[in-house]
Amino acid sequence: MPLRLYNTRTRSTQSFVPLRDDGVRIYVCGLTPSAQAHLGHARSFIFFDLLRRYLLHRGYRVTYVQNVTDIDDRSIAAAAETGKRWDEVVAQFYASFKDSMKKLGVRDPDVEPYATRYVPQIIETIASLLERGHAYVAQDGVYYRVASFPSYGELSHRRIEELEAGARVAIDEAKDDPLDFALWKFAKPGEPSWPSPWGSGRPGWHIECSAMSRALLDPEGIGFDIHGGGADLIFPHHENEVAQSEPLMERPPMAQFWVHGGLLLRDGKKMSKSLGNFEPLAQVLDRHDPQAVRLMFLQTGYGKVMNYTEESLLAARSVLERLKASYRAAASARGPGTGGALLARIEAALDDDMNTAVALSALLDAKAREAGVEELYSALDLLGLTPDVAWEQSPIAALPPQFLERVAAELSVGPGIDLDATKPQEVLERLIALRVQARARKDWAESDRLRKALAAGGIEVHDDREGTTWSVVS
RNA sequence: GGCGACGUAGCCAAGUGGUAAGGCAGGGCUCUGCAAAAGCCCCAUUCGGCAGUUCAAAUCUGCCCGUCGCCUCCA
Repeated sequence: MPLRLYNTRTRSTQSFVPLRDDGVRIYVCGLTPSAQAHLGHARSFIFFDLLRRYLLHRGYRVTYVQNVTDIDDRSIAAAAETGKRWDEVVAQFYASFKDSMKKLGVRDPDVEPYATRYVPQIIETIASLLERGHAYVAQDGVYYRVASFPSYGELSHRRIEELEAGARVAIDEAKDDPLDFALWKFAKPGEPSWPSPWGSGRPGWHIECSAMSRALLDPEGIGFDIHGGGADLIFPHHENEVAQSEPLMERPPMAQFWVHGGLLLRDGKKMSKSLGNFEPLAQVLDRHDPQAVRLMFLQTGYGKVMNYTEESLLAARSVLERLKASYRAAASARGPGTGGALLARIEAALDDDMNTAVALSALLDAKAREAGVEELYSALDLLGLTPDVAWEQSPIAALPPQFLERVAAELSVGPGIDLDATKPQEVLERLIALRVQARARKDWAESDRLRKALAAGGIEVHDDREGTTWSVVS
């Protein structure tokens, strides 16, 4: 069965077939690091990470490009506010963003091009547009002439006349038409700038994506497979990209599929940098398990508007615990497995326009654990919820820092263990063994003392019918 | 004003013509030295409202109500 994806441009779900034989090419509009990233960014990039994982899972080679808009009005403004250089501001916010992505299981893009490193390609693109009559030089910059591109509005399904009629398009004296947009902005005194044939300045917001996607994914000018981003980018950003790119192509369209992630609302209201009603992503990830955050997003269709509250975050944590319990059960059961039935269910769900909610329900099915650890692992990994040592609670690498010190502090008299000369994992195993013995002889005082000591070291002990297990307290 | 999305149990959410997935919360049972968890079971005669099409509708059509988004920086 083919993967079916919703295409914004056609407003329909279509079968995905790569344009070229040598793999799938994806361009996703990345971050403008002029402020802290928020959960809405996380939702979007988690989805495109998932799409990429699934294409790889299906055996495609995938080239995934995600740009970094490192120069724009806001990074200049942020620099002015903080007294730092604009590129320092960008570096700082981007590093924090990358750190959050890593925690969320979002893998690094294959290429992360910075706008300012592609200025020659950008200038070349603008020059071509000028040559072909799609652009003009004005007093304060170079502008794209929207009227020169007849299919303008096709992606976002807007008509030029309607846009013209909209009272909210700012009137700018320098432009020939209110709909025209900047390709190149001449620098005002003190602003960072790059030389160009028309005057020193900086790229307009949209042009970098046209120049960089062409340079990195489509040198032939026949388009690439998937262009992604948040739904708020459909207009004007992606519409403008199309207008810039397609007149210069051998064979439009720019992208076979335009895939957009639904926006995330916080307590019923849109989050955005300009509204400022968001909590920084890094802060959310300090309070909540990043895997629970990822899981929360998997419960809702990627393209839908989604509202989140503190409660939904907490509910996701419970779901994660269930998954872990299921995984543990599978790990200890060593059953024959179901021979791929679980993965097949998940693949079928993802084939249906990446229906993660249904995929997840397969994983939460009581029968899921019968699939066996290996298949369960693959399924979880496919969704980016890769089980780590803490899921299995056996291996040792997950022992909290200062485990030994804390246990030693609690256990003032060592019960036949040399805490100083022993590895943490050996101490742990030893203490667990001692406690099992204590329980066997119904020495509840000793048993509880050991439980308490282990708890101090960050280890929670569970006794059940099968015996004693432990887990790292997160 | 133009364009669009959504409205399914207390909450989140899948399903888009064939008779309501899944999760959270809640309730019951089993297990249990403690502590904690786990397992099993129950939990919408009904899908914002009203008409209509159909043998059959949460799913299609029309109208109405409500919430949100885009049209300006935005993932």
